[in-house]
Amino acid sequence: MTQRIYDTHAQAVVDFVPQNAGKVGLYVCGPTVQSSPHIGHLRSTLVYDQMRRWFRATGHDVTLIRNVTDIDDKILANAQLAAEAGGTEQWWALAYRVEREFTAAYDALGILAPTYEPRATANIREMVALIERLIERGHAYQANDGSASVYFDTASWPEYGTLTRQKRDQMEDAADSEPVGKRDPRDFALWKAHRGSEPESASWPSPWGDGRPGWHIECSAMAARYLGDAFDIHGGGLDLRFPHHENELAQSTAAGQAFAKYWIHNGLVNTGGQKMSKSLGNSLFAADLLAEARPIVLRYYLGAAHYRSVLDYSANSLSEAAAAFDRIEGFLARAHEYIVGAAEDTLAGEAAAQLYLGPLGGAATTESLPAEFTAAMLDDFAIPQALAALHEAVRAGNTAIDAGDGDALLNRAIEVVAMLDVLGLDPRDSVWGAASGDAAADTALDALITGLIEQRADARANKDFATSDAIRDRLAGAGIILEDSPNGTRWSLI
RNA sequence: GGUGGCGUGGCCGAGAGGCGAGGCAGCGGCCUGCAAAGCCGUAUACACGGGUUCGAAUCCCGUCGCCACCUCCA
Repeated sequence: MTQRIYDTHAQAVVDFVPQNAGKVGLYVCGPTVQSSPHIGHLRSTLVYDQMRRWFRATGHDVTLIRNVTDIDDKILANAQLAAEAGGTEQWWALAYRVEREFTAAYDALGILAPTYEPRATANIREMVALIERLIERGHAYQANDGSASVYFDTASWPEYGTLTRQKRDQMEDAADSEPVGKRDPRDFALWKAHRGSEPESASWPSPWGDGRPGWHIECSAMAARYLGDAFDIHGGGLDLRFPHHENELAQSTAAGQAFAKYWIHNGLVNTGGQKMSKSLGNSLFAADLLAEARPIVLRYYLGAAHYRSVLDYSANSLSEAAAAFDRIEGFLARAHEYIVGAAEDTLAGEAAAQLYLGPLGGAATTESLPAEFTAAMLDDFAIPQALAALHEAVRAGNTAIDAGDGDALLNRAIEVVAMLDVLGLDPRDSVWGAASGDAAADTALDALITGLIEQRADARANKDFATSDAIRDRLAGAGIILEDSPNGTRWSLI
């Protein structure tokens, strides 16, 4: 069984063959840390986390590099705006503060830290070396206005435009592309000359004079530094295909590097059928979403659609995702109760329960996964079909509980736990934290509720249903749900 | 002007020539003292018009509508 992936360069689903068997080198464009993370950033990062976890489950050693672009026009502009409004935050402080917001949002969603997270400002030397090589090879030139700026010479690179299938002579000139020492408006900056209006701290020396890197060069330099001149997969949001990825590809290949073998682009997030943008005022920020739904539900929601499709967020998206996810959690709770209960009879059973019902912490392998799930994931990470396999296992597991078939239940529970592990969605995993985080309070609450459950059981035994229902209603009013089963009554918070 | 994509049931969301993925909501039933949860059952779905085919949501042609990118974007 080979992994299939959709390569946006080839525009086709192709066999994924890593350049080194058993290893995957994955470079993902991380954020430009100019303002707070929004739902689109979360989705994009989550998509590559899902792929990374799947590669791990299939026995690959994954090196995931996700950069932080911490020097850029927008960062300087935002810091300048803040300064004009009376703020004192330096551009580098702004970038770092925003970077920490991103990290916090990623952590909240259970996104694994990348293998390394290089910052653009720590790789200036590599960028300068790359630019020098491009000049040597005749694919870049210093601005003809005498400034320190250096541009990529698009006319010198016949392959320019192949990633997005655009012909250079049919590209629109940028509306704002006042050629500042450019030979052609389509040429793009590799190095931007320092301007007096910009802080000295945003300037680095170079053979052409002081300045700072252009937008695209950092990814070319960092990908090569950490993954090598040739690596497996380059990923990022669909909106980055052009110009960012087209320019990265041009720079790196014109410099003589093989660069990425496969290109992956994730779909964007719309709200109400519209593109999200600041000017429309419909941005969905990570912090707001995380306040509205449990992080694991947000992860389920953002990860449930196919990574290449547009995800359209609407007001009840999260509550629907919560309902779907509750079903999975409910099964885990019932399965755990049943297996632990049954395990009291046999030591082997107890061992099995311990072994299979705890969270796996990323250790799941394909051996524990249903064939449908594996087949779906191998087919270009078809998570919607994989989730169908998950729900089917939940359904079959519930049936086994109803039928009192412990063996069948255990088999299904093993599958469910493994699938949740691969998807990063096991609610019992420590990354999601305890329900309240206060063990003493939890114990006290459990003691109180257990007492009330016993009172209710006595009332029910005496057929005093007015009393039993009053107890249930009171608990419900406090956000506590009771569920009766043949083995007793279980409580849970809403 | 160029490039790419989308239109599937009340909603979300897969599929890409032949048994109607899955979830949410709804309806009927089982279970329950009643519930909840769970299980079982339940749908004249594929934008429109032609065409190809034994067979089309799927392929082809056309039409309509929507979206993205074309040097700020995840």
